[in-house]
Amino acid sequence: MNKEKIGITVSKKEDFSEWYTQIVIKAELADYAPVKGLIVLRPDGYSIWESLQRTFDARFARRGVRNGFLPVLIPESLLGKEKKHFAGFNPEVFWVTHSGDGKLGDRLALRPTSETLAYTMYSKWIQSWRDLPLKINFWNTALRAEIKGTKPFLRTSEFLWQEGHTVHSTQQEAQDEVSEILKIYQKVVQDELAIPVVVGTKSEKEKFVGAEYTTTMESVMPDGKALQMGTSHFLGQNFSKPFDVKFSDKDNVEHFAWQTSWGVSWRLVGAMIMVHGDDRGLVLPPRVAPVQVVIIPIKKSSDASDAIFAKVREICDTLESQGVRVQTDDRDGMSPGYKFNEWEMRGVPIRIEIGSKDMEKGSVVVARRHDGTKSDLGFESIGKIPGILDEIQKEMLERAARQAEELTFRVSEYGAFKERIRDGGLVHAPWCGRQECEEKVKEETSADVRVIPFGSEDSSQKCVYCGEASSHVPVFARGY
RNA sequence: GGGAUCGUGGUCUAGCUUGGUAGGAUUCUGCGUUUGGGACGCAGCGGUCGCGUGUUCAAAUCACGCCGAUCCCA
Repeated sequence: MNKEKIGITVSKKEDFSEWYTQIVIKAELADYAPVKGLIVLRPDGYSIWESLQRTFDARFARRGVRNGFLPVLIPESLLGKEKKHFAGFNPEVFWVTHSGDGKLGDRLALRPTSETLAYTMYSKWIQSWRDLPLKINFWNTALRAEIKGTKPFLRTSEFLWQEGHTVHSTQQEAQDEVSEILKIYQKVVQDELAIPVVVGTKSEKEKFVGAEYTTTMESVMPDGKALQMGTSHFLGQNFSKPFDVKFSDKDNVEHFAWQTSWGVSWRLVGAMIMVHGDDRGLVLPPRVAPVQVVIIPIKKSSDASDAIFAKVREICDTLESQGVRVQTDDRDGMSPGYKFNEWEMRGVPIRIEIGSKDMEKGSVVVARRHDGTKSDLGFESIGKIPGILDEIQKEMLERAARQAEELTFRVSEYGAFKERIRDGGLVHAPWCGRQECEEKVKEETSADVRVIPFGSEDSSQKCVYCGEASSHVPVFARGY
């Protein structure tokens, strides 16, 4: 048996891109669809997304956000109402031009994002300050034509996401919303996916088209590239004016409303795969793992295997009663080794092995996916499993934070900067704040200003490109 | 945007140069033996050779177009 043929055939270190694709396909998270740029989510992949959905929904709800649903088609006339916004998205918009054989009068866009549609509706629904704040979140997909090579979860022409759209009577309240949502994003990504992020604002060049400013969270992937993990935009009145989102205030004067929009996508799933996976396959953080514990009975024909199965049943019941997502693998005709490898490929955080040796000792073998360790756990201590899952979750975040730290650098001199960017990683470097320098850097190194971290104002240094006084120390990196 | 490579049962692949019976491994199904890190025997199932057009008596093989994937350069 050639084990290389069955599992992941390349190492994460040697060929990161191929490694990533193999994990996605072989761990059965997703598969390529018959149309370029599109993928199909399989149950394990969708389950992770559902888990994130549940967590986000609970947190959004605490801020008074409710869910709604918007259609997928947007008439061109609406999409074009905010000029900059339209210009920004136009190159990647899919257009519906026909129904049957008949040509449509107005082209319809498959939504690249829903601001224009949502705010058309909002202007109908909002009249008074009493209607505000209005906070609706939409779980849907967005479509943006991706010409480049498809990467499941990272570069696809249709992606699952949520887009929140809120309307406020004051600028301050809207800005608070923007920052509170970003905090939720950061918390969920760290707590659920065990991925550390850098939060801050986008540069003028990189901000959402149509926004006053964009706040963002960025993470560094093990190949040294940065990945945008989520954004929260302050739209000011840029949309409320063209879309006529107005309200009468307490003094009966009509005002344009202040708006926000924010979103995270299934890119988060891609980040999770990249950050935690290893050469054996996927490594899932327990909190989002579809199966948290797999029990593998190891029987011998000579054994009293009835006793083993009774024990397995008992352990299973105990774990289920504690809310652990547990599955027993009692498939016949497969060696334990085969099963071990298969469940490791799928990333299940804990494997419990139980055979005749364990029955004699009165314990089970607990194998932890994230660090590969095995230890015995007495039958009477099965109740500790939820605690172990928490521990694993915590260790995964710590390890990811160490990884990120190793890929984070500070430089101030351009020669060193170019070298550093070439080798990959997040590079903190002083910047004068001028778009001209940002563009030059992009041109010469292909690195973007990924995020200007909160609190990174610094006028004491010199711009890494032009040498004039710095305004901030942003994070530069090549990105996905 | 420019260039290159590739597409053969579910998966990996041989065959293509020189046109003529699609071959292997693995997976899968059944039966039996097995089971502590990718077990074994026997018997089976599974392929319009990515799609289309053309050349030909004959196309997986040659030509052209399209679709899809991968890599490199801008």
